[in-house]
Amino acid sequence: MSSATKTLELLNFFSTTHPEIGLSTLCRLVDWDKATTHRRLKALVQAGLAEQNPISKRYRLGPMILQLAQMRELTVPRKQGTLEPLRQLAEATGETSHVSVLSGDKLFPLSAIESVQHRIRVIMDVQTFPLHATSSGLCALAFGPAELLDIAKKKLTRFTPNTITSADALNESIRNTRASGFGRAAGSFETDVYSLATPVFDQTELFAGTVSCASVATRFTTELEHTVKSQLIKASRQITYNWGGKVPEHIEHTWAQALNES
Amino acid sequence: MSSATKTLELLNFFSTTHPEIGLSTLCRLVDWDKATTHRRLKALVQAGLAEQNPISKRYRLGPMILQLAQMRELTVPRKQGTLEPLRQLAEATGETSHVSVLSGDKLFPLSAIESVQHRIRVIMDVQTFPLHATSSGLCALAFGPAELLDIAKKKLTRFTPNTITSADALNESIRNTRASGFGRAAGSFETDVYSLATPVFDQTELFAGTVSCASVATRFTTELEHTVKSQLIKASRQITYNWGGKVPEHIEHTWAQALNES
DNA sequence: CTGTATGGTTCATTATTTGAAATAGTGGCT
DNA sequence: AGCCACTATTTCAAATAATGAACCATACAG
Repeated sequence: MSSATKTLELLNFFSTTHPEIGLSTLCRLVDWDKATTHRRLKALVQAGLAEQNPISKRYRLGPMILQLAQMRELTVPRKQGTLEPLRQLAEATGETSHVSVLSGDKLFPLSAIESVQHRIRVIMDVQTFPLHATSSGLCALAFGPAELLDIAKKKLTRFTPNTITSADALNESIRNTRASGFGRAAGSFETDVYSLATPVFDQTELFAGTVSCASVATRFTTELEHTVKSQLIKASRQITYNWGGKVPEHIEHTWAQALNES
Repeated sequence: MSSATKTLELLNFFSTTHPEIGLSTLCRLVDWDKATTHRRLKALVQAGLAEQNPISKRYRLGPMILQLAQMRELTVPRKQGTLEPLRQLAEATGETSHVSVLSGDKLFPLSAIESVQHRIRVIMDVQTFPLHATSSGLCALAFGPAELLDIAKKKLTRFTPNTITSADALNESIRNTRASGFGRAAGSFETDVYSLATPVFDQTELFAGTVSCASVATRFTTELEHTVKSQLIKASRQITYNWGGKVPEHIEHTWAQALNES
């Protein structure tokens, strides 16, 4: 593991519960030597990815991050194109909805909308979506690059009693996802949280991310499921369009079948 | 210079003119060995700060940047509190307006609004504001931490015939800035661009950034100057308030004097 | 089929990073 | 004042990572 990679790990410790972190605290959190941690923090500060509160002497995320974010959206527009479809999805279903993007072998949350407050925000409680335990993850495994499956099988972490932890069960889930065009997770990441997801594509015509909709077990009737599915398809098409892509024919086909059956 | 610092330099090469950069091209741009560049890119990709277009094989900024940006605004709210004051400033003056934040020894652009299109955007043409050549920079030197001055004096880069390049002239400019409460640059960064800036403070009661307003020489009458000054003061107070701070008494005092004189 | 691009990997050599210890300064608390 | 916890910085031998020339594979044009 490169020294740069280790340095960048520091960024993940800053959160709403820990907006500013002092040197000693950070040392304990990452379990590095004081001198090492300080040297690495200095590197982040120099790059503007972190900064030091001049009063409290504690560290926090830096302003360069905003520059880079602006540039990312300018050069690889993603977020903007999800907002309206996501709003419509949440409105029509009344449930919490997410969009995630695939980068390398990780599924990053991009934008989310809470059913209650109807305000777009990014979920912070998960760094990336586990591929084997979420509906979005199953979509990525089913429609994304083949090498994802090997990576996912290497760490089948158990989150709940319902989490898939065997390679066979995972294969079966992926088969179902491919057959129906929907990723499905029933309490496999968080207990009592049911979710459905559909794939999203970009201008390369390849799998680029997912849109998903989550509900709780008690609300999740067959009626709601039907609504969610048809709305997910709509959102998937819209976001794919906004990202300059086109939903592949065979997926449109499986969706049409899935909706007719139910 | 640490290996992490060098790795993070790569991020600055991505821009609207170079949204995606291939390995060979990047090697030429940074003048590193191909293997070295590739390893460093891998580190960025692993952290999610960069990603690889699966088709073109070229690299671009990654989605983790958006996560971090969201977290930065959640934990260190800055941008949000500038938008409305900035809009009012641009409206009242009809000129291009900026807000910058100080982080370490650098002045980062945070938000900007064009006089013409009246849409908030972040300026990309400068990485950071040169301290000796911009009105915002002079504000930082006059009202910010003392050690900035030593750093600024070490690189008095000339941008135009009007750029301050001697330590004495810089001291004089800083004296003027302190006396009036306004940073002033007359074509010292870009020819024919006149700008004024005022300091902004945060909850630590320390200098946190600047708000500035730029015009062209031909439009820059004493009348406009008076409007800009009074509007800058207003914007300064508002943004300072939104950042949880308070404008120090002595600065309010110098502003009052400066406005009476003119 | 050869020349020249591209992206990516290998491995012995070289240079950097690491971390424990020591030192100093700071701010809060009793 | 003294004490404590914290940040910050330096030292230097040992551990570790970075380096880059050479190499492989692929794609494409003449």
